[in-house]
Amino acid sequence: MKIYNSEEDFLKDYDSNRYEKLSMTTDILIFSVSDGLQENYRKLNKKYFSILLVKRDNYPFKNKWCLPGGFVGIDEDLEDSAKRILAKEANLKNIYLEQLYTFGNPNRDPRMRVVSTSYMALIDKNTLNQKISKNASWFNVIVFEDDKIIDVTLDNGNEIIKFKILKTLQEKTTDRYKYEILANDSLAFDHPLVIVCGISRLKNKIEYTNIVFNMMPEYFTLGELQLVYEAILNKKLLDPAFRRIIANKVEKTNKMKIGGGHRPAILYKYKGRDDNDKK
Amino acid sequence: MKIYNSEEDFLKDYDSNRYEKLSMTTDILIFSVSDGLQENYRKLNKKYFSILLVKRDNYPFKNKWCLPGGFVGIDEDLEDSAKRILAKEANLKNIYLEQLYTFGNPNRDPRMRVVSTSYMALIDKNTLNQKISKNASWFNVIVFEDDKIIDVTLDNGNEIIKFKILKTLQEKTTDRYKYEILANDSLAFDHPLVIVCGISRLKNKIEYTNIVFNMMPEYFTLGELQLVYEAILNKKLLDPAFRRIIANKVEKTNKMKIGGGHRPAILYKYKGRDDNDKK
DNA sequence: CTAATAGTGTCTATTAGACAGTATGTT
DNA sequence: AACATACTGTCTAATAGACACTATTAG
Repeated sequence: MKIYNSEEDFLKDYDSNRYEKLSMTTDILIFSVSDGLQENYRKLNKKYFSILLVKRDNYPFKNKWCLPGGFVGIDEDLEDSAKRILAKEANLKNIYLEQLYTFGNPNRDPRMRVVSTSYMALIDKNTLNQKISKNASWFNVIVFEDDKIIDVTLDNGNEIIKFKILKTLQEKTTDRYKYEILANDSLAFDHPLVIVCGISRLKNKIEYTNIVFNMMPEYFTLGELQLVYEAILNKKLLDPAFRRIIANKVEKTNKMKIGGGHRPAILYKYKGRDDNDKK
Repeated sequence: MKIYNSEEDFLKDYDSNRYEKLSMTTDILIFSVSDGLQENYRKLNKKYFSILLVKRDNYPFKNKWCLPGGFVGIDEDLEDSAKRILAKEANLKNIYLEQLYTFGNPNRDPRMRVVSTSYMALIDKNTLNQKISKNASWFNVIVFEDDKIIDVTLDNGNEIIKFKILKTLQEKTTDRYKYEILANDSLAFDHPLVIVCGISRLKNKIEYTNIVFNMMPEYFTLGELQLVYEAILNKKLLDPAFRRIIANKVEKTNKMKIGGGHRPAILYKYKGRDDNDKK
């Protein structure tokens, strides 16, 4: 082995191909909230949480749906790569983005070795008026979960995608799960796993952080906010308890939401940091 | 653009070098618990939580300390790569291992573009009798943290390593922080960031999971367990509250710890799943 | 009036925090 | 006896869950 006298000498001589290199991608879970149909002039719209998928028009997995994603440039920061994809796919800038997990199974891409780092983005769908790319579509996410199986249905109004994940406790743990795809017809790559990973993170974080407000419009009623929580957590909440918990995260405005065939609701806004959030 | 009629045709023809490839490594935070010196025959040993570092004997960062890590093989799963390093560096198999975060700054390695996925491993140091590799050493971790600065001191008895991290709120968030290295003399790469990331994850998870028990011996007293919590959380806990919380996670044995110059303590063991954990 | 949501009051149950007290070993 | 930890009892404060009640609108 050759001896070097300085870091510089070493670097000059370094053969960066000593180990065979691989490709990396980033995949992004873009989550938002959609309104369901209004059944009745009095009733509130149901809320779904939803995810943006893209239809592949190329091999591999031609005509299957997948998460927005792309290759990481050789000089590009991982997070920048995620941001670039967000800008391209949905014309989105300056939004909530969080790294989720890195998937590194050697067979996850049929082309070659590709490691993928997934990110989760949260947006208010209403602010991005129609500018999503033409292959993209919003799917409502409906999840049934028990001890062992996670059953996910994605619905964009035209097409329904279903997949099933097997959840087993990891060895040496009582808290962590290993996920395996049991059934998946319509999603490319290992994206069912990525989606499940993101849903689980979102569910967790909504309880102890303020990330929901990234998916809310500037003004909202507490009822609407509660419906969003309920859609994500997939369970009913009690009104007084809910209001107690979020009371110090929001502030009243002097606006009201009227015209619903019932008592008008006060519009609130997020009391995060000062108002520089919205721009 | 060429048209393909099947996935197979496409794959046969695919040029895997369309995007310039990069190298990946895994770095592992191996956490454990160490006993401090006994001040007095009556007193309990202080507990520290500690981390395994390796002294680099090659460029880059020659003679600096770093996390155990290594390049990911072209056909190697990420997690397998972490396990391989654990086996090599500390002769460890079948232990708690959790993916933490993927660091992808393009300049984090002076040699070339290297993306690194970090893992956290938790072990009971006492079960791995002296078999760590010769360049490795356990460092006690002492952390001072306020709103803005995280001040970390690592101490292996011979050498003291210090670094400082600046913590700033990320845009569009009230919950997430961006970390920057303010001072770092002795650690290679961006490893101060990795360490801080791991400490923060460990602190969080110890409160709502059972991961501590991966760092405990089979039998322990509640006092010892409490000291471990206190070392990791960096604060004193109240005895009755602590005992209430962990009561249903542990079970009494008929063994006692005697000889401490004070009332003997009952030895407990982890009541996780059945006894197949330990082997 | 009615259906439907908005919003509040209050009782109860559970959990967390605090402190004081008793127990029991070694030197 | 004295020190140090082990362990428990109990009071209080804070939080979560449950239910019932009042308010207000469009049709």
